[in-house]
Amino acid sequence: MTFEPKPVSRAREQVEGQLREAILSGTFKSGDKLPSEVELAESFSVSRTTVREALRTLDSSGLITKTPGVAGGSFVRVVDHQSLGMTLGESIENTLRFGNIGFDEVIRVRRMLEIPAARLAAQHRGEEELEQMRGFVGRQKDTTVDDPEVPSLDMNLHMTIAEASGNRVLASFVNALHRVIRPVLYVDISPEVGRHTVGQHLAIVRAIEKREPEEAASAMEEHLDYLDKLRSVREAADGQRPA
Amino acid sequence: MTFEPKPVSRAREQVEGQLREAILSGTFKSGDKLPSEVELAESFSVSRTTVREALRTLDSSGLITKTPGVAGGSFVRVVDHQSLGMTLGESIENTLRFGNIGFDEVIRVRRMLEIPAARLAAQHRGEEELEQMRGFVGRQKDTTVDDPEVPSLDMNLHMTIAEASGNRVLASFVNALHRVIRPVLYVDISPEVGRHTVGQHLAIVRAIEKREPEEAASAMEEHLDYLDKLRSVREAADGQRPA
DNA sequence: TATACTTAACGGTCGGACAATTTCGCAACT
DNA sequence: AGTTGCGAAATTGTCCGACCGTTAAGTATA
Repeated sequence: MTFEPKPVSRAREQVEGQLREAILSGTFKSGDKLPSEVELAESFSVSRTTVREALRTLDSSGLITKTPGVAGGSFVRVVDHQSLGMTLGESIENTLRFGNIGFDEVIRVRRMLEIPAARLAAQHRGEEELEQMRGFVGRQKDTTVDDPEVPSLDMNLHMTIAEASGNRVLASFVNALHRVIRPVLYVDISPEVGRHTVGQHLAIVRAIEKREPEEAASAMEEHLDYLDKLRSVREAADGQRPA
Repeated sequence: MTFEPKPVSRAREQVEGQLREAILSGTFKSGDKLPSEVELAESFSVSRTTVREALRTLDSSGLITKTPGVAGGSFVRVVDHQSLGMTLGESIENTLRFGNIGFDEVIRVRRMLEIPAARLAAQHRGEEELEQMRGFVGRQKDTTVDDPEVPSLDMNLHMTIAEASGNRVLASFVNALHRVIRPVLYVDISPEVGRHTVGQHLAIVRAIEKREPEEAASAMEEHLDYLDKLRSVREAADGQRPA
């Protein structure tokens, strides 16, 4: 029998653990206000400093938010799939910037998720989401390629499609991936590329509108193929003429 | 021109931001030791309390680790795809436990990732990874269904396959999903289910061994189909006889 | 009515102190 | 020589008490 190691428990960790458990188990519900720092310090019989460190961790983990002022305090954050996407995106971004992961690996996973997402969107889409997609494509058609809005329009469209799939984990993942894709992909696009992109977006949305899953999937695949080709061409060019 | 809002910057955030940037930009490399809290406090001209809060956030974000003692301090953590999977898993687990996301949504995303992962593994696998897979399946064959090692053996096999895909983002995602799948899926499995599972695992590994991508993918699909069916049957039973 | 001022509650920051933990060197003992 | 025990030093962990900054709400004032 290998003797259990003894991970000693610092006070901060215990407070943090109990609060985290209380939040996750529903003792404190979404939007609820936790007791003030002094109250928590008293009930745990620790100093306010320790409580603050625990709360800081929970805040950083996205479980609570803290606001100053008389009506302020620590509030249980609504943990929906949107915020999940944000958190995931940050982590991925860190790992990417650390240089341990290549951008191409992100791209490949993107294909695995967004193509099924388009398929599912064609099956589960609601009228409201379809309306949003039409709006994004329409506005994209009216903007020029140097419009600063272009990246977020494109991302919004892809995000809406993922949302329309009805699978929120999928939507979160796509969201997270786009968070790291966006700054890289949209630099120096020509008007011709812009037209192509809009056309492909249009094809995807139309297929989703008609509720044709396979058509939507292949339209999305074609779109991603095009983007990948663009990227590899540009990377080759960057290789020849480095900064 | 809409006037820029004014998100005031607390001292803690500035310290945190500067340190985060310094770490991500490579000023402090993996494993490096950051200056001690007092030194940081002096160079930033803030109190040690503020520095500590910033460090706590970085620690919680997984960028650094802190150890007490004379040789202790804050060290830049190695951010590989393994730790990425851990971090992602935690976030997903939070969202799941919060009740905003259904387990079935996780399962569906799992299919989108693990089936391509098997396909890629058949193409990119190395001998070492293959050996690991054989080891896991072999040990699984020898254990009884009530062996506490069963869940981790299964998870290890799936993880190794994902790793062998050569795509570390993919591996991280699969890792994260398994972190939430494991506690749910492996309860009360019959000996017959155990045999079925081992057989399917064997089929997957054999296809990967032969470098047959499509065979590996369909074997994985069949395996996941089987698990899904099991789960739906059990859920129906639980519905009839609730706890 | 609308504006300016005061108040109160709460988190944010500060400074200093002490405790806990870990490493290292040195001495003592076997 | 090797082990054990002890003390010093460095660093994080915790505590305390005070004050600052922010905010909401109430109150007085024009």
